[in-house]
Amino acid sequence: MKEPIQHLHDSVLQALKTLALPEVDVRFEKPKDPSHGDIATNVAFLLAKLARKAPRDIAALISEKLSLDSTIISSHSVAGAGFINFVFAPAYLQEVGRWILEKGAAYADSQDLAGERILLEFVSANPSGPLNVVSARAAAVGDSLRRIFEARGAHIDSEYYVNDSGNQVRLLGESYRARYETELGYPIDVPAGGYLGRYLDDLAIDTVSRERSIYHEMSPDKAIEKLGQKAIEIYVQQHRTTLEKFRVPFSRWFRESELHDENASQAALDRLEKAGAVYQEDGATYLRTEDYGDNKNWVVKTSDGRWTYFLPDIAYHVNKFERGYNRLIDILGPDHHTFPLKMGAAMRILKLPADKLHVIILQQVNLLRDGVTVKMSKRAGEIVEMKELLDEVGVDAARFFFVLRRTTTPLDFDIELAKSHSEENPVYYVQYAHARIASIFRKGQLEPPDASVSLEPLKHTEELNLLRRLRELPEVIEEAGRVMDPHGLTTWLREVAAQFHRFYHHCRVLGEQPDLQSARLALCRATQIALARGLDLLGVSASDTM
RNA sequence: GCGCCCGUAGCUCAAUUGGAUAGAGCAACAGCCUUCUAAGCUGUGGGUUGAAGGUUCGAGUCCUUUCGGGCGCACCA
Repeated sequence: MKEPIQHLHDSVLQALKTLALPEVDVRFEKPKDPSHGDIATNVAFLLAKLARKAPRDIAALISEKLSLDSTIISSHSVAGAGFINFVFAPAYLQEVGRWILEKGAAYADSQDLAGERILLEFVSANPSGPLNVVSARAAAVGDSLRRIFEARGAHIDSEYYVNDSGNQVRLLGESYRARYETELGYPIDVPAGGYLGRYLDDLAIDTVSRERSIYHEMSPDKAIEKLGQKAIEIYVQQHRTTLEKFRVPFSRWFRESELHDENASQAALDRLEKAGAVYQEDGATYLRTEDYGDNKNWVVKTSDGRWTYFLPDIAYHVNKFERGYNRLIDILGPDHHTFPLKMGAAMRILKLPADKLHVIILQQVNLLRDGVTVKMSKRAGEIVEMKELLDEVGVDAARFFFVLRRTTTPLDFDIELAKSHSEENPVYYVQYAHARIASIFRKGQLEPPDASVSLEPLKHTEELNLLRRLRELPEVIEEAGRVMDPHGLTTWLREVAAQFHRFYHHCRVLGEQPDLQSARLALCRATQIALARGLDLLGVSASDTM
């Protein structure tokens, strides 16, 4: 397909040459105000100083010398203080439509990240209870990013790190055993700091009815270990089921215990020591992350000889690099904001490419119901579990809402709004546009057109504006990957939907002259493809009826 | 006290590496269904981008200070 930016770039450089102006880094951007055109360049501003002339005069000179392909650019002009604005030719926009029909859903895909091997880690919630809504946001963002990177040609794996060893597993086993023994009729208190959730009660009841007293007959230590592992397996399975329902599959569920089997944490510690980056203080072992840009040093081994979570984490990230990934992305909750600095420091100490580790700190989720904050209290019986949230609002609405804001911004999730089938709900607004298109084909009893249809009759402003929007998807995907945030897709989807609804009201499809009807049907089909693809990148379905 | 994030219309939010007159939706008001789904469309009003400096031809965007809000500050994970 014709590439306007490349064409414009070449033309401007040629004009600079003709005018004996110095070559500069010519950039193009989309003007904020559509009345300024489709593409603009600020090249005159860059040259103003060098050429000692007013930007506007330089722009006029360049503009005059431009030789442009009229099937791509229909007009150009100098505006403002020195911008040169360009307007796409209808022929080019029609070509965009034809391109979409020819390529189908993959029209916006690229290979610009071909060769990249990315490991994306997200959710990684401790398997000590059900998934909550913060994990749900991480799941939506992470899986959308996975789809986006795939569309750009990268090889990307998603991974869930299962914390199946260490203190909290022991504590989980103890809490579980206490419930179990109590249920059996030998009351034991849950240990201090233990897990109190009701879900553990249910688990204990279930265990008694299925396995009777077998854990009672073991030694307490053995029972604690067995029950701890059992609880973890149950929760891991539960998380997997919930996430699959959320359309979030993982390439791998990586167990922390795998690292311990290979003695990876000790190996990492040895390497850190060898690098001269650790020291002892008050019996504890510290890592000198401060020397590598962090603002404090962190303990990797406590004075009673246990590793802190930081050390296995380091070993885990070493392991990721060793598996051949050249880019790591971690999505973590807001309470982990110290992680990027300290893990970055650890990677640098180990001479690993710290700049290839990208950490997304996802801000919190405020759950609302009709504008009122839902207390995150399990006792109150309010929704806090991801599973319940999905049951109440549905997968489509949940996935869309969780990526509606930038990852750096706290997210208000209004349950009633997500459920409402009203004009306020952006999910339905977008899905409605898709369904309306399907309805046109149903009503006309027509098969969707293919790329052989002539789009030349498309001249109406609303038709061309719709094609302009469809053209943007590759850039939107590229941008989402670059900033590692899917939220830009939601903005684009809403704009495409809005433009389609506008087109729908201004331009009739069925019953027009045959050539125009065919062209408009083709435009509808292209829009449908684009909407479905955009939604699919967010894991949201596009149905033919509402 | 230290660290991270945020502050844009009454409300919820956009604004791509700094670009032109800061845009949508909701809410308010006025219109559009015998014609492809009104879950839609058209129009009107609404702003000192928290504040003050600085850099720049140009700042919502970058820097400094400051005010306000959220979260986190363990030899827990």
